[in-house]
Amino acid sequence: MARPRKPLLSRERIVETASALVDSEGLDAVSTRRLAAELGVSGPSLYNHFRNKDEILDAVADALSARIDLSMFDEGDARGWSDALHDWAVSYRGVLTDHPNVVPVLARGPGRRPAGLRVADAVFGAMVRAGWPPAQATYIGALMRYFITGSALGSFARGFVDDRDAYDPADYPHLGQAHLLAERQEKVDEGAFETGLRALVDGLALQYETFGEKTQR
Amino acid sequence: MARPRKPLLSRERIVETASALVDSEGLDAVSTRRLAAELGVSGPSLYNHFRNKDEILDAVADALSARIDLSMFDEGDARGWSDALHDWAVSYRGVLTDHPNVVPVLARGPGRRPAGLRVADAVFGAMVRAGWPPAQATYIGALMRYFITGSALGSFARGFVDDRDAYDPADYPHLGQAHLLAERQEKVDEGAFETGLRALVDGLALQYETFGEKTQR
DNA sequence: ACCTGAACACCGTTCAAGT
DNA sequence: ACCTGAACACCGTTCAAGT
Repeated sequence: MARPRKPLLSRERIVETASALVDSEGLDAVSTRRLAAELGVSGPSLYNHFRNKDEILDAVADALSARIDLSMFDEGDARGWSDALHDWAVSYRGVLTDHPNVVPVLARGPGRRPAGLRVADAVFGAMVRAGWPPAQATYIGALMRYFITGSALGSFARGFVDDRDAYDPADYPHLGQAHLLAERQEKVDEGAFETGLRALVDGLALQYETFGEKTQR
Repeated sequence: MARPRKPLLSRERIVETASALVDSEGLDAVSTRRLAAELGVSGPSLYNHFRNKDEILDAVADALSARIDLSMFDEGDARGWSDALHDWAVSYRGVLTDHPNVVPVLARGPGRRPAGLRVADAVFGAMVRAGWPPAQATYIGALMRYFITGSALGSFARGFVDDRDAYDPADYPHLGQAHLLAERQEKVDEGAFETGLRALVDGLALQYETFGEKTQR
């Protein structure tokens, strides 16, 4: 076949197919050969469009980042900084839990991914505008990301085995119900996320007040 | 050589060597052949001691979990639940940041790893004893793990590229200093962790009070 | 029981060759 | 410019063979 008159591939088509493959079969299923086969093409062809496999996965992750709602950080938005932070976190987590297999890639950080950088930029900018000192605003961006990606990555509930015998009461006196975690997974992870998010935002609000007092003296 | 009179390998020796290899060269460096070579043995030998590579990595992760301080959850300990939670988180994070390459394995959850289960058991037990309802105690164990593994996994600062030109002010108006994040990595990640941890614990304390009021009525 | 080499079915990536 | 097959240096895992 050699070179066709119309290109068979495009970065978009590769990213779309890779995304679908990660979602349906997991990160490990995305090999260059498998992905190429899915695209009706041979393995090395991908290297005409991406420098390497990591760049493909980065593009998949960035497409996800682009879907995180940032409108709550707009200047015109009436929400206070803490409500904005809360709503952003919910949107962020929603995107991740819809595509849990991509989370390990996203957890590597924004790197040079444009959408990832836009997210960091929006949060940092909004916190500074709300009166947080730059160092604290940086911390807030970081710690929110810790919590959100942590919650999407390590589904707490799925981390436990669905096997009563795995939890000998002599060894783990308080884990008698742990085998039920697996089936209640969604509920547990959602409850833990909401509880943690509220605690985080409330706790930050406390620090914000103290900091406000300090600067007034 | 075939079978030696004295076994060349043991689970302990394999786990120790694997741990050292992950720490020094990263998770990707641990292939069965490479690890076997490091042990002076051929690749398939490992399968006499572990069912597969994942079990080796699980053992490496569990050795780490075993080093997390849990003494603050002892019945005799005078700390309140929130101080205990705080101190445990600090110890947990310390173990992880000493061995950042293992974090992705640990983030998979306790599974059947004994030390991982002991950690979950201790936290849950202590929170219930402090008066938290079981459902909330489960949430607390989960959300703390989200935050701690999230912070160890995705070093926020290292996630940014150390290159001024990566942050065009037209695209990212607030990221003018982002290229400095890489060199300040430790400080930023530590500050974010401490800020977030305090917020989390303070926020939980607020919820604890409200819940206490409710049950008194 | 515990090690070996050979083998199977894979990887990511490079590169010369084709149009 | 964009695709191909062949090749290189790897993988994880199985298995018969050896003591």
